[in-house]
Amino acid sequence: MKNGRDPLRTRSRILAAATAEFAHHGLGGARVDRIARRAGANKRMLYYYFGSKEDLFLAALEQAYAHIRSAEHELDLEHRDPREALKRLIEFTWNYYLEHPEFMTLLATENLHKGSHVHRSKRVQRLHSPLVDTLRDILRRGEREGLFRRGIDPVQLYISIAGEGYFYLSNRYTLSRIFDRDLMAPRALAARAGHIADMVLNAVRR
Amino acid sequence: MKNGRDPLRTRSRILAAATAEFAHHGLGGARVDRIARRAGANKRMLYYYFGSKEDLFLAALEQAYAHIRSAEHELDLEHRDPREALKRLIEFTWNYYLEHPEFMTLLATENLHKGSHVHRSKRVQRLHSPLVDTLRDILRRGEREGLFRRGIDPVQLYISIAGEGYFYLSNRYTLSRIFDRDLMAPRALAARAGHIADMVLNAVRR
Amino acid sequence: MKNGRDPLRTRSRILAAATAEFAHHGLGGARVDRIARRAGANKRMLYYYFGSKEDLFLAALEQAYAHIRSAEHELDLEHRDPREALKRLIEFTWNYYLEHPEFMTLLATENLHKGSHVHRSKRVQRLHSPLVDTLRDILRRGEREGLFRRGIDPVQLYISIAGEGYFYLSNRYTLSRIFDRDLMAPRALAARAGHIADMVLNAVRR
Amino acid sequence: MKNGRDPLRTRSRILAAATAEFAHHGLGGARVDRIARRAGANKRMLYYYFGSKEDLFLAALEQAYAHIRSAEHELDLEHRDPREALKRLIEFTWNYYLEHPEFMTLLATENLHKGSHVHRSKRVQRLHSPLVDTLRDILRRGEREGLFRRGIDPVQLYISIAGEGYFYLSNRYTLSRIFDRDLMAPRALAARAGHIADMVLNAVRR
DNA sequence: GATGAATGAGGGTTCATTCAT
DNA sequence: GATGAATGAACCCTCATTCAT
Repeated sequence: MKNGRDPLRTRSRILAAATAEFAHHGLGGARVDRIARRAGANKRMLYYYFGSKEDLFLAALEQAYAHIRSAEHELDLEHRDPREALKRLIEFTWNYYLEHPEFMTLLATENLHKGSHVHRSKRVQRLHSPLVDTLRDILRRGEREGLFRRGIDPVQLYISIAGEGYFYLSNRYTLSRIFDRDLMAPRALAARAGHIADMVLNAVRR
Repeated sequence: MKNGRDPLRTRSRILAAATAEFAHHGLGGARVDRIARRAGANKRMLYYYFGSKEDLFLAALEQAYAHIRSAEHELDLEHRDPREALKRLIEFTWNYYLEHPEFMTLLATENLHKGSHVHRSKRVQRLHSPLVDTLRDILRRGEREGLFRRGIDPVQLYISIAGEGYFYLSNRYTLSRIFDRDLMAPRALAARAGHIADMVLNAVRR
Repeated sequence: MKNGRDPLRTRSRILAAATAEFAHHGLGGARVDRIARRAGANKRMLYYYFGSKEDLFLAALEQAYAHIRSAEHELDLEHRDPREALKRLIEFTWNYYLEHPEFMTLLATENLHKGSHVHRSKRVQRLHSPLVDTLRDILRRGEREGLFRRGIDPVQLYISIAGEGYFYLSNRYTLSRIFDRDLMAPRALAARAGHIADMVLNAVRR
Repeated sequence: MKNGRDPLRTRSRILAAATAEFAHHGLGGARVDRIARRAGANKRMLYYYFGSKEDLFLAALEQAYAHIRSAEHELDLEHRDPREALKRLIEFTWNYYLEHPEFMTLLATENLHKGSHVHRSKRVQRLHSPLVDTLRDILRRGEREGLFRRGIDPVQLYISIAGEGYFYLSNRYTLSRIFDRDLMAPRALAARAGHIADMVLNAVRR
């Protein structure tokens, strides 16, 4: 019966294969042939479903965003005390990057291309994180309770939390070489996780 | 008289052109023809001086590292009081990324390629930052003076300082889209600079 | 309707064109563009079917071997008297070289490359001539009938028969120059054919 | 003092390097850079002394011919008895090919190029072998003494003697593969030498 | 929906050769 | 006589994409 005749599965297999390929090789380095082969599909199908290599890249990126947004959504930060909620977000963010390196690669690739794909995506914009609202709320509650400093911008803070992990993980190859340390050793990873939590929680305290 | 007969200048023009091209297009997207044209040189010269496109990329990367290392060296942090020294480093790092976006792009590209070029570079290893020693000294002095918390790893701190700026700037295209803000507006840049200083200085205080 | 949509014919046209090109220009001198043009095919197809220029060369070589082996097979030497069989083989070999100069050129080219292509070909090995068995049988029967000398190695004899023609024909350009004779004149060719038969048949007689 | 300033030695070093390079890689595969490097000379010198790569090839070929002709000359076949003289020539020819594989390669290369270089060489023609005369004399003496058959053409015989060794040695890579024998093993070489002598001497006997 | 065959525009790289000193 | 730097024309190969079935 072969692979065919299940359009949805074919489409989704192509998308998964594309995500892996783009994550490993970037946009320019990705090979359409390889994606098709990995997906067990014909190359033509890729164009049938997605139009072009670039559109396929956008689809992969959109799916990646949707995935992290949905995971964040399940964190349920609204009903926890401010410090606990912040800590939870910090840990989640670190772990997400750690477990989804392909997400970082897609981001890096897209930004190397000056965001030209997300630029024309309406979906990415719609996914716009309600997390900022949640974070704003956490900060406000923390301020009120006298735990946090005043005047912290939730967007800036979110970028800081992400940046602490992203830079370490996405640039691990050059950093490992420069600092002559294996940044991915279990002990090193635990140390970084601890450092990030220390940094952010100390930084916001009053 | 044409371009020729000044080997050092020819070589350096090629390297400059390559840096620009790699920064704008990544490794895969860079075009050897374009580099040669921009350098006002013959395509063959590129191979004469650098051997291959990849070796040329490595040369550009090495030069970029040498440049930031040398700029850091001139900061003269050793003779300043701990808080002042730290602040100076934070500002320098932010400004360096801001003024040398090509450095970030080269880094991102190299890491997309799993550090395969720095991996075989002895020069990059030799450039290994004495900054870490300086930072360690700053932290120690701050501890002794009762200004800073104990137990902060200088490498982790350096990565934090860098990461705060790097993530914001290198991922500005996707972040601008997601948060629907122009992250490169002068006011936004100033705000980020302030935020980073606040974060780091607050994070290390006792 | 263009050329397309007959994969077998396309493949075989490419192989024929490649054989001609390699025969005329050697491996290094052969031009992929020219092969494609002669085959009335797109250059890309050559890689689609054969992988690389070198693999294409090997395919051409294998086909050439298959062809001579199959022609030898049809000689039906087993049921003839020893002298007649030997004479027939001598004539066949000379005529084959004469009529298939491309075979000699392919051989010379391959040996100039130290046999690196046949080295990795399993097919060539499988084609291993059953002719040697036939020749051994002819020699044995000739011995028994008191016609031939004892102790002649069929492989050595086969190489002698081939060498007598090959050297004359494959080196005809330099030989013609050195001896100041047109070695390809009909009369010269006939003389050589006669000489070879005389040589070999006299050499084996008792 | 470097290499320079001894024109004759420079020229001769280039020629030696070229012979080795052409012998190993053929005309198309030979690299001008490699020849210059091997000769310890500047690439420009090669053009200064020889004009072009092709002219250099011709010079190498001419030198190779001059060398074998001069070696043949020293055989002193004129004053030996016919059988002995013939045997001596057979052995010499085999050994010369065996010890000067580069000569065979140059020949093969030149013939692959349809003799276009010797074609315009006056020197090669002048080197025209007096060996043919010697061989004619040997045959005549052998006939008179009742040892040899009548009507053997010395040129044809010379080509036979050469061909018996040349085909075996120059095509040793493909032959080894086809017959699944190591044709260059000492024992195999000795066997071939014996076979050739047997063949030729038996072939000419009355 | 799905397939294998076909396309043409470059991609990086190499080459023999020549120029300026 | 000798050198390193420079040239431009190709060369092999690859790629995203589309056609015919």
